[in-house]
Amino acid sequence: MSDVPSDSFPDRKRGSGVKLVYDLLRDEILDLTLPPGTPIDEVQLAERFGMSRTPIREALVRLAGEGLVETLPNRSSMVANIDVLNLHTFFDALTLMYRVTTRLAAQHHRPEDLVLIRAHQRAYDAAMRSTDALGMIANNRAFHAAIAEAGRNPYYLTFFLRILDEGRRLLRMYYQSFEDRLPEEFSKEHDAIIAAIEARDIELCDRLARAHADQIIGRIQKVFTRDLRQDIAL
Amino acid sequence: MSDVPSDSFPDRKRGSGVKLVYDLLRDEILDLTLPPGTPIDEVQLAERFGMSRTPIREALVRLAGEGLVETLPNRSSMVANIDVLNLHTFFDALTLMYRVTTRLAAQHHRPEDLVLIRAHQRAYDAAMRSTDALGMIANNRAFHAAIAEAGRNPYYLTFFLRILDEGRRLLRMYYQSFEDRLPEEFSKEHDAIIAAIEARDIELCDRLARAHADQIIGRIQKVFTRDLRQDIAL
DNA sequence: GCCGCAATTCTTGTCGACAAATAAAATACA
DNA sequence: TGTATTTTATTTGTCGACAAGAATTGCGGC
Repeated sequence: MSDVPSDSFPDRKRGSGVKLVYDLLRDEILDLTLPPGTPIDEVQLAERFGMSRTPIREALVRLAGEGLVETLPNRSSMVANIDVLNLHTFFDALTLMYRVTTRLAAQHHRPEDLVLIRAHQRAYDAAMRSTDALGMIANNRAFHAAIAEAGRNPYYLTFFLRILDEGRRLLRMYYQSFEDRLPEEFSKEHDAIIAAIEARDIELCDRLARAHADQIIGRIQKVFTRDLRQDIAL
Repeated sequence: MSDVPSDSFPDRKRGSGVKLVYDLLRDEILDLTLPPGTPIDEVQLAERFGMSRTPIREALVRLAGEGLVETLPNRSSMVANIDVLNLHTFFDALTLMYRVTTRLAAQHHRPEDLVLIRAHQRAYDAAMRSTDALGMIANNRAFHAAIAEAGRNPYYLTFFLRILDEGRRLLRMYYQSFEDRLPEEFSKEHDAIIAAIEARDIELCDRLARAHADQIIGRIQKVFTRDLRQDIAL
């Protein structure tokens, strides 16, 4: 409340308010700036963004539609919780989508797709070298999203993006637990996947995607079981 | 405009307006009562439901989030079109979800799940015998949704429901083209799937689900290619 | 008669305000 | 002192109104 909120977002164009709030809130949720369970007050947001409650509300409705915000009738909404007990169902879906999108990319990719995919992988690698966890997460998502785009199935793409975003929160937790120091395996696996896509080797893509998923899932699970054991031990 | 719209929806409880509009609009879109491309006027809907534009707007935002309504900035929204050119990607996703959910149902189902699944299949069969196309579509959806629920993966369930709803519009077209006279194969295939789930035979479930998908897809494709040929011929 | 520009109408995006529903606080009572 | 009840306060759901932008109509020029 110390700064002047209305000056932070000067005269925006008509129709841009919702997108502004939506994008920012979404990022803050996925980066854990707003941890799960954080209550969301509409008036507070309205003051912060210097606009009426109406566009805020619309942004919240959209976020609720994506499952990032949970809303109880007549009561304050809050940032959606991460269902730790059902994590295995998430991992199952993640693995399947890794495999399917990578297979399809091997089948349907065009040369310009590979340029994009490689660019994201380079950015990922650079972020890794400078231990920039947020950059790694963003570029990892962009990398796999680009692969899914190359597969040219909008249904898989939409679903995969949703899974990846949900995973962004888990990855953030994972990286936090390692204090942003990270293994290099992921980057090498990315390179192998790119090569397999370029070679149009569908079966190899499948195996690599599955291994990549196993790699990530195994590490994340270790974090959560460790946390769980600590909770029980005390 | 002949009846009295404000009397059709008498004093509803606070918070029920959005759901009312959302459910009804959704049904009308999926049943093709509102064909793809139909423009949606907010004031008109507000008058029809006897409420302000605010809840209408929220319902539209949610429908847009599900891809059932397309909205252009500062311009009237409209019922989403069906992308006939990318139908094969839809069929691909549908087949995969049929297989995955049926496999998972074989693994994780409990006795009470089968009761529900059987009930929906009986209702489907009854609707078929009385050539009630809308009833068939609704119960077909409920049947497969119940299988997905028995698989106990909320991510697959959400995605599958979305695919099934998108398919509801295609099925409606299909049934319309056959003037609501329908083949009995679907019902028999449903019975076989139930038996395989109960026997917990994962591989059989996979084969049956794939065959079921092929069956439906083949028939729908025939309708669309036939329409296409007519368009070209004239 | 046709095309380009201006005025108007029409629809959406945003606003401020009010009322219902719930949560919190204060009070009364055993 | 603890509990039930009333009162207050906070927060959401809905409303009517206004303004910006787009579509349409009307007008004038060629």
